[in-house]
Amino acid sequence: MPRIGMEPLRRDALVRATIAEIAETGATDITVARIARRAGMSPALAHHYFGSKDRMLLAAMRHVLSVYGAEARGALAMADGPHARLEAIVRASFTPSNFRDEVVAAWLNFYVRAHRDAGARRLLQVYHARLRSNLLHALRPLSDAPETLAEGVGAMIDGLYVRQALRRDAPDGADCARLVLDYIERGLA
Amino acid sequence: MPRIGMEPLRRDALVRATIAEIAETGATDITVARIARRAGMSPALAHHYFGSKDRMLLAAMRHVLSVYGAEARGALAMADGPHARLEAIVRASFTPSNFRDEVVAAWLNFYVRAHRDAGARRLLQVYHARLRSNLLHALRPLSDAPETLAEGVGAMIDGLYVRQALRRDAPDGADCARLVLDYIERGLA
DNA sequence: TTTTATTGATTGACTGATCAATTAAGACAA
DNA sequence: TTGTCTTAATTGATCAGTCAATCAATAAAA
Repeated sequence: MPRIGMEPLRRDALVRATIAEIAETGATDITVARIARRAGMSPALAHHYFGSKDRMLLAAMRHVLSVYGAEARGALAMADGPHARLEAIVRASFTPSNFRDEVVAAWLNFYVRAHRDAGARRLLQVYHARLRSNLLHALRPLSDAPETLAEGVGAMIDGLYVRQALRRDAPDGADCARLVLDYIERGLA
Repeated sequence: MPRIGMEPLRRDALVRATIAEIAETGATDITVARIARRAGMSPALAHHYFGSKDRMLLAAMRHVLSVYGAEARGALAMADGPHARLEAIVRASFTPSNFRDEVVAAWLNFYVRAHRDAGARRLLQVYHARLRSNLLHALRPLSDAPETLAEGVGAMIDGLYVRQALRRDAPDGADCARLVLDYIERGLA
């Protein structure tokens, strides 16, 4: 019983199912059939809308990245002064919507994919560049070595994500944000 | 033309081939056939010595971890005083033998495996615990918040590994070690 | 009737693993 | 020394299963 206008709904459902499936099954054993079943449709329909498994995974990555970007942009818009901007950037990485088991697992697998998939690598490089640019902009008026500090902050955030990916207990974004902000404060002194 | 006493040689060749294959092909597309071909033997022989693909990957992980552990122990034995111990621990993570493309790619994939493979997870937890213990031992006489600092250092090291895994240029361990040591210095002040 | 949504069935390619069979080295006895 | 037996090394052939992708067919909306 096909209803028209299903394409955006189906695509969205598939993207969400892909992320959930990465978290639950892992990127190694991920299959189109499982994603499609989770999204409530046949594997053939998933191929119909996305063309290939790779494009589905890339769409999931784009989704995660765009959610993060929107949240970061929103927080930055409200921030007044360099200190507040730094806090906004760091906290955006650890909000409940970004620092969730599902999303964290997805990130880790995107890094693995980026190793050979040029599309995934480009997306991650965009994320790196934007994070770095945001950090530098806020750090320049405060630090005498903004590049070093930005590099360290970026690495620490990624490391906290990776480590969270194999923790059993619930993520504590507040703790992580505090750790990074503490590093920044000491780096500024 | 079977020569006897081949087992240790074959196992070693397979472990090395596994690591090289992870780096070149990626953990998603890794196959026993490719590993065996790279190690100069038939897939059946690889199964004969390791029993299963999982056990081969686990052996590769153990190898990487043991090389790192040996290097860290050696450096620690020569270190005099807490400051030197910290430097030894950090530098061990970024020596050319550990901070190589191959090994870095392997690490990233071990983190992915640990998501579902209890054996891999246990090995990583052992690594985490040992790194943390080493750092705490050296930090306690120097810092008033050794736990926080140890957590941050561990995360930053992991993050630098993950980021190195998708860089195109050659790794610069010296730069990375300097970044982490700079973080520690500032954290102590 | 044209277009969109949807799927069952199928294909072709691969994969991990198994096993029987082959080769040679070392041990031991005649 | 020679011949036999055991054991380790090694592989080709093969199996059973899985997966991404394709396609023809169906059903409903416009």
